[in-house]
Amino acid sequence: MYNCTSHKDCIADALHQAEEICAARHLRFTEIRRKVLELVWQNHGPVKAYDILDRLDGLDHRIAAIKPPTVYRALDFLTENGLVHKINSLNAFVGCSHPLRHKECYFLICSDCGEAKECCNPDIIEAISKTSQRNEFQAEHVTLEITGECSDCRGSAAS
Amino acid sequence: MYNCTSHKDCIADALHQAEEICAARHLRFTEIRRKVLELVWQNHGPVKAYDILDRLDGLDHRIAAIKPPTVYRALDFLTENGLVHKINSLNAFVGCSHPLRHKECYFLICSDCGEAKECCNPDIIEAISKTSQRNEFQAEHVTLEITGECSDCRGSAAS
DNA sequence: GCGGCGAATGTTATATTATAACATATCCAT
DNA sequence: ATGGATATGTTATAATATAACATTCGCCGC
Ligand SMILES: [Zn+2]
Ligand SMILES: [Zn+2]
Ligand SMILES: [Zn+2]
Ligand SMILES: [Zn+2]
Repeated sequence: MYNCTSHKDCIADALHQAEEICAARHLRFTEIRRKVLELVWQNHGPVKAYDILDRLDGLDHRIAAIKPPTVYRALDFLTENGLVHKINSLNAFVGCSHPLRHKECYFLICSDCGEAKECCNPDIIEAISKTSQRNEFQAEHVTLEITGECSDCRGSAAS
Repeated sequence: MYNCTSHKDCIADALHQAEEICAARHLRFTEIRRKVLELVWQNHGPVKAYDILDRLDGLDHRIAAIKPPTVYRALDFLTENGLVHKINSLNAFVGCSHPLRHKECYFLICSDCGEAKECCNPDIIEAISKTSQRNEFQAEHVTLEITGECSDCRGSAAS
């Protein structure tokens, strides 16, 4: 779904934006939070918390073995501040592709290549909003995850 | 969100429909599957697998202690056959309110009373379908879960 | 009825995901 | 430098889910 020519740039961009956002909001973008965000961005698909944990362990032996709470705290921080989203249907985390202008988004998740594309679509948001109103429901959070097969994968293999 | 005057009737309806559906499809609606479905329907909100497990244990001591795989197998069966839906954002399961005419639905989940209302809305389905096409994405499964506060709960407490 | 096959369940063990609770360290303002 | 708030370390465990293999059950043809 993504054809980034240089994924290092994707990561660098994400980290740079995170720095700016945290600075602007007077949040502390600590070393661990940075590393976790970097690892969430290791590809364009959702990443599991324990995979991040494993990588952190392997990454740097100056750092004592990282434990689950450390990773989950960093993920909580990143999620609360819109830098990362949790994909509930996969129990995994993906970097927000546009943290500055993120509103209600949804995900197209390819079950073949594992990538996730974050999309914003006014029609869907509108439809959800209307239906909430019709049901006199005060929506606070929307999880919309569409799994299937992306065009790249459908093209490359008979399915 | 629901004001069922007699929830026993809700449960009886659900079980009856399940019987018919399984009969029509030549599926075996076994005692365990029936009990699990009954427990999923213990209220109009999502129920946790391990709560079902606990209830089954307490329910009937003729039956040897039920183990997790038994419950998950029954939930898998019920889910595969559209009698139950999994709410991914809660790791919980809820009975399908219309298994015979279920299509793509979504859930309004009240974080206060814990009830979940299953809705079908052509506009949302249409919008999701269109956006999938625009992204050349072959959608296979949609998770749409809207959490918030229902009108009953919003009315009864200042929030 | 009996044998056999496939589906369902039992059983044991363990994998995976996530958090509670308390100790320690770090940051930063005064 | 001191104190309070925030972040991280540490230990333990809770909560969710599945793998793998054994046994039983239901059904069908004989
Ligand atoms: Zn990239
Ligand atoms: Zn986003
Ligand atoms: Zn009811
Ligand atoms: Zn409610």
